[in-house]
Amino acid sequence: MSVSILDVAKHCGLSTVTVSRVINHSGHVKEINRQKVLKAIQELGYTPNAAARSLVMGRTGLIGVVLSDLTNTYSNKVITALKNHLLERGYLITFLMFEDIVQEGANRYILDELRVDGYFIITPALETKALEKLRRYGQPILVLDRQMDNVLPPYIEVDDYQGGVIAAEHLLSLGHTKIGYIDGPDMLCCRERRAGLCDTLAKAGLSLYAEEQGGSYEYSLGYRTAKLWHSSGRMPTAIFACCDSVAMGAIDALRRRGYEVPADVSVMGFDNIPLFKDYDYQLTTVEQPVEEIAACAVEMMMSQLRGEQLRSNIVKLAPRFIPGNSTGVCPAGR
Amino acid sequence: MSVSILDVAKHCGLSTVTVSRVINHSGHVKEINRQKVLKAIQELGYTPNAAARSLVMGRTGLIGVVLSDLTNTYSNKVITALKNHLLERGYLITFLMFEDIVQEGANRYILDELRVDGYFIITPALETKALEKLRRYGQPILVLDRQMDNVLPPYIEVDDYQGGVIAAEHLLSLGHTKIGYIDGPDMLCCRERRAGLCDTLAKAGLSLYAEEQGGSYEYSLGYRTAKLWHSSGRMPTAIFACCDSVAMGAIDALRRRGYEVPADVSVMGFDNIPLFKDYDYQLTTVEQPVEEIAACAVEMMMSQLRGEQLRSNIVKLAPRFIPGNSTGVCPAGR
DNA sequence: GTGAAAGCGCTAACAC
DNA sequence: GTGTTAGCGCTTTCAC
Repeated sequence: MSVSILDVAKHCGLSTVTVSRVINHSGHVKEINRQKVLKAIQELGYTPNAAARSLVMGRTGLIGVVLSDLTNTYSNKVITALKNHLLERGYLITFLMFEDIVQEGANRYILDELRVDGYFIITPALETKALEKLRRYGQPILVLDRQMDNVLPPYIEVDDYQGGVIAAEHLLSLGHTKIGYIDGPDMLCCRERRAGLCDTLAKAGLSLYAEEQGGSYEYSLGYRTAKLWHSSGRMPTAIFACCDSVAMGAIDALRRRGYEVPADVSVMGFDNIPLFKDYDYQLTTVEQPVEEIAACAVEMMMSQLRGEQLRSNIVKLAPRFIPGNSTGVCPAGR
Repeated sequence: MSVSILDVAKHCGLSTVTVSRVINHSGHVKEINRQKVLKAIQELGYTPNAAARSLVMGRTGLIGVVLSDLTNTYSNKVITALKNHLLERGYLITFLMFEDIVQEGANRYILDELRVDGYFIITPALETKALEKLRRYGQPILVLDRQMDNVLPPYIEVDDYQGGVIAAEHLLSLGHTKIGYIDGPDMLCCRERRAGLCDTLAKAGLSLYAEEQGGSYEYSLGYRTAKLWHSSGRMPTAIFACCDSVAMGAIDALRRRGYEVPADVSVMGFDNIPLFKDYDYQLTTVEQPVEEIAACAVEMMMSQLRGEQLRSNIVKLAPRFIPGNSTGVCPAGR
C-alpha cells in the first residue's frame, strides 16, 4: 500500500539502513548518498511509519496532558503553547481527565498500554490520588503549576506571592488604603497571592479593608461579593480579585449599583484571560508567564525522556503586571 | 523489560496466537484455555503493546479533533462527550488546530505520518483550505457541525432553523411582539436560526422589531447592541441572541441602564453553556444535543474505520428548549 | 561509510 | 480449537 523504507532503499540503490540513518540524522553517511536518499524520499513521497518506529524505539511520540477542566481559559493558554513547542519536536498531545485516571478500567487503554511517553499535569488541586496512581507507571511526570504543598518535583511554579506584591504595590501607588481581596479556592496560589498582598500592605501600615473567601474562580463569586460589600456598607476603594472572571463579576455588580469603575472603585484581576477582551474597558491584571511555562516544561520533559538528570527540578517563574483602565487613583477624601 | 505476549504464552503453556485471540475476543478458544490465558495475563500483569498492534493492524487508535478554538465552551462540551465515547472503544483523542494544518511543515508529524486514524472536524467556518488539504490524505473525516453550504458529507448538523422556531414560539407564547435579534458571525447556523425565527414571526403576522449583525459570538456584542438599542430608543420587549455569551452581555448592559430582566425585557440565548451557571438567574436558552452529536459521531467514525458504507452520511439532530427565568410575559401595553 | 541479519510485539493466513 | 509460519516497517548491532 504505502511507501516503505525498503521502497526508498531500492529506488536509490542503497540499503534501508542508510535511508534510516539519513532520516534520523545519525550522520556517517556520505553526502552524495545522503542526497540520493533525500531525492528518493522526495520522489516517492515517503514518510516514516510512526507505529513501526514506536515499536522498535519503545516510545510513542505522544504526551498526555492531565487536567480537570477543558474550559479553563488559563489552562487553554498553557495547552496551546505546549502544543506548539511539542509539535516542533514531533510530539503530539492527548488529553486525560483526572476523573478518567482515578476511575477503574477506563484507563486501561492509556495508562496500562503506555500509550503516552510522559505526562504534563495541570493544576492538580485535590488530585493527590490520581497523581499517585499515575506515578506507579514510572513514566516522566511534570507538574505545570504546583497547587499543593505536597507535590513531588519536578514541577514548575509561578511566583504567586510576587503577583500579590505587584497588585498591592500598584494599588498603593494609586493612593488606595481601603483595599478588598476576593479570595478563590483554598489553593496554594490563592494563599500566596493573598500573602503577597497582605505583607506589602502591612509594610505600608495597612491591612485588608474587606475580604471574602469564595471557593471558586467564577464570575458569580465576584458578583456576589461586590453585592455583599455594597449592601453591608463596606465598599473598598480598590478590589483585588483572585482571577479575571471574579474581577469581571465584581465590576458588573458594582456598575449595576451605580459605582463607576475606576472612578469610584478600582478593580484588579489575575491571569489576563482574553475572554472579555472586547469589553468597554481593559482590565488591569497580573499575567502568568504562560509562554515561559510551556517552553520550560517541554524542555524539562524532553530531558527526562532522554533519560537525563534534570539540572533543577523546581522552576519558579515570575508573573507580569498588565496595566489596564479598571484601576485609577483613589477618589479624594476616601 | 516489560511482559510480552510470548511471556504470557509460555506461562500458560499455550501459543501466542491463542493469547492474542483471547485478548481480541476473536472467539474460537476453549473456555478452559481462555481461563488459563486470563489467569496468566493477570499474574504477569501483562498489557498489550499499542505500537506493535498499530504496526500489524495498520491503525493507530488515535482520533484527531480539528478545531480553531480550544476555549470555545460549546466545542468543549462536544469534545468531552466524544472523549468518553471513544475511550470506551479504546481510542484516544488528539487535537489539531486548523492553523497547524494549513501551515506548511508543521503537519509532517501528524498528517504525513498518518498518526491518526480519522478526523473529527468541529465548526469549520472558513476553513475550506484546511479541509481540502486534510481530505487528500484519504482518511475518514466527519464534520461535526456543518457551518458552510459547501461541506462534503459525511456530516452531522444541528437543526438550527428549528432552534429559531423554538425561540420564536416561546417568545410569542409570552405575548411579545417587539422582538429583536442579535446575529452572530455570517455562518450557516446563525442564518438558519434567524430564518426559523423570522418565518415563525411572519406566520404570526410579525417581523423583527430590531436586528443587529455582529460578526462574533462575544459577550461584548450583546453588550454593545443593547446599549445601542437603548440609546436609539428602539428597545424590543424580547431579545433572541445568537448565543449565550451574547445574551449575557445584553442582559448586563440592560441592567446597567435600569431595565429589569425579564420584567422589562426578556432575553433568550442559544447553546446552554455552563459559564455563568451560578449567576443570579437562569438563562432561557436552546440547547444543542451535544451528547447525541458525540454518540452519533463516534458511531459513524467507527463504521468508517471498519470500512463500512455509512447508512446515511448526513444526520440532522434537533435542539432542545431550556426554560429559565430570563424570559417572561410581555409587559402590559407594550 | 555501508549493509546483512536480527528482532521489536503483535496478528493473519494457513495448516492440522 | 490450536499452533506454525510469516511479516507489519523500522532501527540496532556487528561485520566488512
